[in-house]
Amino acid sequence: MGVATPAQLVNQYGQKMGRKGQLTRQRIMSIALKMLGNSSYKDLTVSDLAAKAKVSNATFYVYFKDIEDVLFACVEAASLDMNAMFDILNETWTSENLKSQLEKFVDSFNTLWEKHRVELRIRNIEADQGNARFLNFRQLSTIELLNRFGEKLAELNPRLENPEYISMVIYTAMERLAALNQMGILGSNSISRRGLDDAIVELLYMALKK
Amino acid sequence: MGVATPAQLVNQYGQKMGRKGQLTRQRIMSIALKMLGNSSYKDLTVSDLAAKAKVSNATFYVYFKDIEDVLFACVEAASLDMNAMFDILNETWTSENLKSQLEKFVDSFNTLWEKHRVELRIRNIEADQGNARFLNFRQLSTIELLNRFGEKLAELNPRLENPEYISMVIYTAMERLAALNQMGILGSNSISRRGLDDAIVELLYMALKK
Amino acid sequence: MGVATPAQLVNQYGQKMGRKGQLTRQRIMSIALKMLGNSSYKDLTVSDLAAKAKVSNATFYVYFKDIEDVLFACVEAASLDMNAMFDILNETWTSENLKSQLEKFVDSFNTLWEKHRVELRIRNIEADQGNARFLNFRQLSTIELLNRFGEKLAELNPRLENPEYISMVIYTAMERLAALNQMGILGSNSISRRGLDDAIVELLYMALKK
Amino acid sequence: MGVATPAQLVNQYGQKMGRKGQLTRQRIMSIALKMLGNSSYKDLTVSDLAAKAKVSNATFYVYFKDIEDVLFACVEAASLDMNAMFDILNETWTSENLKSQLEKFVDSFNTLWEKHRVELRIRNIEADQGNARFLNFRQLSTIELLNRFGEKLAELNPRLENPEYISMVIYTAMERLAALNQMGILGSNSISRRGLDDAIVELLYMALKK
DNA sequence: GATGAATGAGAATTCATTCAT
DNA sequence: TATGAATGAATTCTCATTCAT
Repeated sequence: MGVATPAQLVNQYGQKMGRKGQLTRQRIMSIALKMLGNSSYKDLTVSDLAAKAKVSNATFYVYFKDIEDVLFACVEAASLDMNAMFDILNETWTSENLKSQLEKFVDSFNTLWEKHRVELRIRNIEADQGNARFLNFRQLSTIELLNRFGEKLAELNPRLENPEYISMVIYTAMERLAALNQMGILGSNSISRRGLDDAIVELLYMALKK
Repeated sequence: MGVATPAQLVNQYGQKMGRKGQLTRQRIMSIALKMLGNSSYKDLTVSDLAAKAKVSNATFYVYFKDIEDVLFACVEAASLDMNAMFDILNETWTSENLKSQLEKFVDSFNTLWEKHRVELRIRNIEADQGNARFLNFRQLSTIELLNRFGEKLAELNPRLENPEYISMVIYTAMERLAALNQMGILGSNSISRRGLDDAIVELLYMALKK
Repeated sequence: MGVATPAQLVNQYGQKMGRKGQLTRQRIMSIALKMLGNSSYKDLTVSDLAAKAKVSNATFYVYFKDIEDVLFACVEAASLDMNAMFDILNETWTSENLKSQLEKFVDSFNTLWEKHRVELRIRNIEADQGNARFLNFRQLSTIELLNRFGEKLAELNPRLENPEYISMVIYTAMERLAALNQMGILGSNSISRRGLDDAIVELLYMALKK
Repeated sequence: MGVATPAQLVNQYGQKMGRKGQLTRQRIMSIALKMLGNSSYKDLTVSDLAAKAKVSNATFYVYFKDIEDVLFACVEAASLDMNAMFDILNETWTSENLKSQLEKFVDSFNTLWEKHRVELRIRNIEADQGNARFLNFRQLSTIELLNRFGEKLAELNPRLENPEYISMVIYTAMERLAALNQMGILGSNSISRRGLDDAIVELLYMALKK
């Protein structure tokens, strides 16, 4: 379920990594995320990152092949967390708690996106630009959840004609709105996040209620 | 209505452009689009573009300030076409033709995106990364259409609680799916474009029917 | 006859080279040769060469792909001169002037090697290490002369059993001794250049005289 | 006679080497030779060699000062074998067995070169580029053999005017042809190794026969 | 209107080498 | 005996950009 982060045991030169090495690798990753939180993605250079992580350029290359490599490692790590969404879908949904479960689903999704906004933005930008590694990874990390979501819709309203497509449309909207939200775009014109979430819940509710 | 492309009459040196100059400028723009169709966005450099457009680097700077400048010019030009969406919203929608109008709306949107896939992808990537010029331009080119769409929904079902939010959710899904579609992502796992469009129409139909 | 240097008309970016550009290219080449005259081959770096030629690193890359590229250009240019050897072979050799013609042949060869010692050393080092471009070029520039030399031997002594092999053995010795001579190796132990040349002439004379 | 390889008993830190240490040192040397057999000489780096020899970079420095140091060790080891040439010269050469002895001499030389092609190529490349250590070593390992060969020629044909020069010319050709042969250069244009060896024997025979 | 020529600046990348363990 | 970890110091290479013609 979801995609696991492989334990990284050797560095770029094939050496086994000890405790110290793993810490350094980790430090580089978190500094990278911090840097991407502020400035644009294009500005992230190896020199800059290495400097901010207090290691030499050469050390960077001990642990990563290039900038993309760090980013992918971050994205991989973040993806683990997304598995929490499955738990909600596996709970019991009844016509009584339908609305609140839908709200919970939407809220949890938003929360997770907020937590990993940087990684998920990177993942999408790269995948959208055709980067195969990220594209493939996104595919893998999304498809299971999407399937499970579609099943849930079918189960809740058996008369729904094409639940798997409805699930994808809604999921797409949720993700895109989460992404836009982070960029401070939504807040601009009197559009509230709350209202959008309600609209999603509403659309689903209309589709599922009997 | 929409955003107009200002007729570019002077080059970077403030000189009035004659026929030949405008052709050169135009050629650079179309080569840029062609190049972006294939490879990733990051690979587009001034030197590369100039070479492919068969002009010297120096000539590039006669017509554009930098790469972003060409891209923006392309995006601006593409945006004019999107105005066609208004025409459909301005037609008369009745309960009789509701479904077919919805289908028409979704189809037209997809067609326009297909036509300007490169420009719109660029616009979104840049805006998503926080580029103010593109962000602002996207805002401007989207908001009017979004408002008009929201009004239409309110008009069709006056009991709809938050039509402007519904319109945004649906619009967001439409756009994102159009973008993903271009990347050949959707076709992969037995998910058909047709099915997604139907799902969008279905969601709207459920929300609007009395 | 021999291998011609193609007139280099465009730079690495495909631009036509004007007078000034060609001079710059030429300057880089001659500085490279000067530098190789002194220090070892491995020490020649782009930065170093560019600095000594009073151009920026970037300018180097306008005219050459890399260090090997300059070297090859130098080798190509030098090779033209070697064609003078043909003239001597095309003269009339008789039993009367045989010895003096042999001496002239050997002397001329040495003189040309002395003149282009740097380029020819580079050519051989690269070819010997398996560099295809130089290997191929050496093949091309040697084979014709070798053939002509073999013919001459056959013509002078028709009873000679394998003139083409004799010519190659002698040519090989001549070249190698020329190369060693430049390195100041021969002079060391009471071995004189003169003596070696005489020995070559002597060997040929013994093989050719009736 | 020849140059002996000093038994290397201590490592770079002056510590006496035990069995395990000697094996490691040996392994690094043989991997180095293997690597040089394939790719070009310039590509051999400490990191690469250490990785391929399955030791850490640091371990490399336990046994060698730098890459040149390994190479020299290899060259030294190979050189011992070359002493076999003396044995042939010390046999009795008569006018009856002259031709077959000459053939044996040439053949043995080729065989030895083939066996140590990598080391001898390295030795010559380094020496040719002016590396004093290798230059000096080559001088030492060659001069004795060269002298002995010259004496033999003088002994066989006392009227030969400059036997020591003839010996050097022939030796030079032999070595160079052996080197070229290894590079697969000779085989290319219908030139057979056999023919060249015959030519060398022939030249010597013509010079020695009464 | 167009372009040869040149370059400053900086980013990526690689290597040999050291040292504490 | 062996090696994780780290790095200083080059070096290559590329790009946007300018300017005189």
